[in-house]
Amino acid sequence: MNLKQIEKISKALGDVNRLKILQYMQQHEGKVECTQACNLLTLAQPSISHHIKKLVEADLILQHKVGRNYNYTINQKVWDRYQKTLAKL
Amino acid sequence: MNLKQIEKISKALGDVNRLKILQYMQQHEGKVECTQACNLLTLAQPSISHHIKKLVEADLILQHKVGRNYNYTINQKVWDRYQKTLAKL
DNA sequence: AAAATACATTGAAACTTTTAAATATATAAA
DNA sequence: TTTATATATTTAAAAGTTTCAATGTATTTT
Repeated sequence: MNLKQIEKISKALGDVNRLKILQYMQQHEGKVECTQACNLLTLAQPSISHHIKKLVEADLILQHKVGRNYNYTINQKVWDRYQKTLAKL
Repeated sequence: MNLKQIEKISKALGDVNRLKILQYMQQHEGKVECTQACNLLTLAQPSISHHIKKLVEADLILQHKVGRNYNYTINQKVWDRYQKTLAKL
């Protein structure tokens, strides 16, 4: 993983709201739905959508459409690689 | 380590210039001087100073004055705790 | 004591991020 | 097929970040 990827992921982690979403996911089998995140964070729905998008763009979480819902799951491979790359920085 | 601290450190890591400074430090016994960083990054001196300050404020590096120079060293304790906290997020 | 060196701080312009209101789209339920 | 639900996108304002020129300060050298 190169420095530009590390930068992008670190930026995605640089917001408490996004950290809370990730934390919620880790406590719920790596999954979350947007509505759950809306309850978790006192933010308007478009803001949640924006934060989730940042996590998706950083490749930290993956998006799956299920009916009219979206499910998001942690991209464990990228998450692990990020941590390993940091450890060896 | 709480989410606010994780946020602050992640933000500090969310910039390629600061990552390069840290990388340089890791490759040089955890140390760097400002002038070395100036050669490493094609940025003006006040910009380097700004980036180093962000790393100091995140408690990722420590500042020691030695004569008219400053030496910066990685705060290994915080660096390790950050990584451990992320792993258990 | 004057000049040089190493770094910090201030101030301002350019750019990016965060937030939410308004709107759009896709799917499910009635 | 109309209505409700779940989420995304657009737009715009407010706040934060990055960069550098100019300047300041402390220390060392001459």
